[in-house]
Amino acid sequence: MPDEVRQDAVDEDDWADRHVARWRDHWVDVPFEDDVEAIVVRIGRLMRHFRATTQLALAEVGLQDFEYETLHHLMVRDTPGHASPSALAADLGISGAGMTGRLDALEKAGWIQRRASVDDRRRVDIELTKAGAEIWRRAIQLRGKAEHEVVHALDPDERATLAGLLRKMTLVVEQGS
Amino acid sequence: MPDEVRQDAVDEDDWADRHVARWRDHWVDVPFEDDVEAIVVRIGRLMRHFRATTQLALAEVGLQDFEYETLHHLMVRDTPGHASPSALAADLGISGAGMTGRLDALEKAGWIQRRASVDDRRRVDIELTKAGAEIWRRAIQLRGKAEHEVVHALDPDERATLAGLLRKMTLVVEQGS
DNA sequence: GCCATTTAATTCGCTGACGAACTATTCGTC
DNA sequence: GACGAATAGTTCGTCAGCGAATTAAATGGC
Repeated sequence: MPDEVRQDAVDEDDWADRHVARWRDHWVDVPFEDDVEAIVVRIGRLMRHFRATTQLALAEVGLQDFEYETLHHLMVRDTPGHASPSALAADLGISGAGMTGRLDALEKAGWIQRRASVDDRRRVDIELTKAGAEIWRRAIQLRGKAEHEVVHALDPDERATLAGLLRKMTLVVEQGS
Repeated sequence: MPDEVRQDAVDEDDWADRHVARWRDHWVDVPFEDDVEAIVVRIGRLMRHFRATTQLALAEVGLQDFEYETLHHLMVRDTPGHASPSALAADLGISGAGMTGRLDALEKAGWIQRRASVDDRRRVDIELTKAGAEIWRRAIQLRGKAEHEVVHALDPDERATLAGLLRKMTLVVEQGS
């Protein structure tokens, strides 16, 4: 087997492989499934990469991480561009206090607007402004590029397979509630 | 097709599927590859779940998230139980200042010890204590259970396939440096 | 119809992390 | 072998997020 042609065929080790090997050498006594560990570690590393590239993209359009994340969740829900603070906080997985802080920042920047509800005056409706929608759109396009680059390491068939396998796991996560 | 038997065969939609469908309905004008988006979103959701369950596990052994993460990286490197603050900070992807803060907390708790290097007196060696190793071991066992549960939604063949597909992507990430 | 309970959002004090400035030590070169 | 640049770690001021307490409004008994 010639050495220069193996490129794609063999696929050298990644960080996770080295991690698992290291672990097995040093920590034999800790119970440990290497295939599970390798998968979880890879997911973690990919996520870390996505976070990092997202942040680069955001810096380019002049948006902080938490601002983008909030705008994004606001757009992506079933009532795009509208939500109550508490519902949005639940989506984002942050506390109510944190939500108030984010909304303060976003409102000051002009990306969203708080609007008092008329029928229930405890409630507040968050509304994305035009400027907010615009900057979100620019951010998401940049972000998409980085994701495309990584995921297109796989061909369409492989992507479909991966998506299916991941779905099996997310379903477990979502049903175990 | 009887309704109770379809269980595994059909595999209902997960959050990512609904997300993609919603997106296509509402935001046709935003350029968008659904297979990429679904994969990235699922990875994000899995990661989120792992983080949440890890935190539950840590609460049980009485360790904070950042404490565990630091101990873990300290154990998992090629010199297990030993590192310099800056090397560890790089592994963890946090700042030097943040590292100092974490080490202060860990040292006060008795999980690690700072040890001044003799040959280069700028350097500090971080050393895991016995107590630190012990609590890390307990934490990692609990954490492993939650990961096992999710990943074992797949059979061994599927796990191998998944690991391979993920590796293709992590390699892109790691090489693009 | 009034009072206790629940619900929505905000304020407050604290904490972990960051970037920038700082201190101490070593390296490099002249 | 001395002085400027580089390197390791810490200190300092700031910020986002959290949990707990707070304010305000709606709901549910009786």
